[in-house]
Amino acid sequence: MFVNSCILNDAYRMFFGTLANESRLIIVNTLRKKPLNVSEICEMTGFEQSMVSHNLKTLEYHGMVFVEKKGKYRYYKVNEKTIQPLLKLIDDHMKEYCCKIAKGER
Amino acid sequence: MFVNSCILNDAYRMFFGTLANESRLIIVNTLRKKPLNVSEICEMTGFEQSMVSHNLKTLEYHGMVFVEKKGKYRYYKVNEKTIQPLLKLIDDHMKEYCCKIAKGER
DNA sequence: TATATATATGATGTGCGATTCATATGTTTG
DNA sequence: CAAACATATGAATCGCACATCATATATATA
Repeated sequence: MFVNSCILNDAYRMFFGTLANESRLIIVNTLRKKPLNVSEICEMTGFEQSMVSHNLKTLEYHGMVFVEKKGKYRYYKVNEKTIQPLLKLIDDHMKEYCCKIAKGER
Repeated sequence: MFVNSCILNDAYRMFFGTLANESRLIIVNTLRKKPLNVSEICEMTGFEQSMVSHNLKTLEYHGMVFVEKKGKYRYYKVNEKTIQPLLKLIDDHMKEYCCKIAKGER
């Protein structure tokens, strides 16, 4: 029981940790609009290719994005079922409790 | 516009970063049951007092917990409005996409 | 099959956040 | 007002996650 809750906490920690990164947040937000392959993500974000691949791997491992092979391209899309509504919820939280942060104040 | 989205991404990063920590997750989960003062949190978690205070400060800054002074005690409670349903959403995500992580597999 | 293109993977140095220790501040009670 | 209790804060060390660079793998096309 205690062991299980530790493992569970760790899963949560990793889940949040996955989104606690500016690059990955930008990538996810880019993918929210439509599925893109790696090169397209690089173009749109200005990020380097290997960095994007590393981060996509993390996102995929945590079920936040899915990948689909098309020829030599790999198209990534965001998990519509859970991540999209989750981000929506956090939008609301932000507006109400983190406005000073969202505005860049400290 | 681009500046704003950067700041917004940063707010999101900090939000997730706040929960991407085992100690804080344990503290939040402890508080989900009922409001507690710092000493009580220390007792229940086995954590050191200063560590708990540091982490509570972070949690409070991000609107995840609220504090109420009662004499020499400070009672902390979790944000029922946003954090509670958010954790519920993530429960669902975990069950479906992170079962291997939740089970401790790699 | 050789070359180009697309993507993934491995190794490494580094900055940042977390814990810990020490101490300060605030509050109550004798 | 002094002593005890409750909590906050500052400083410092340390581990880990991230970006980067170099390279490997996979696929397409000439």
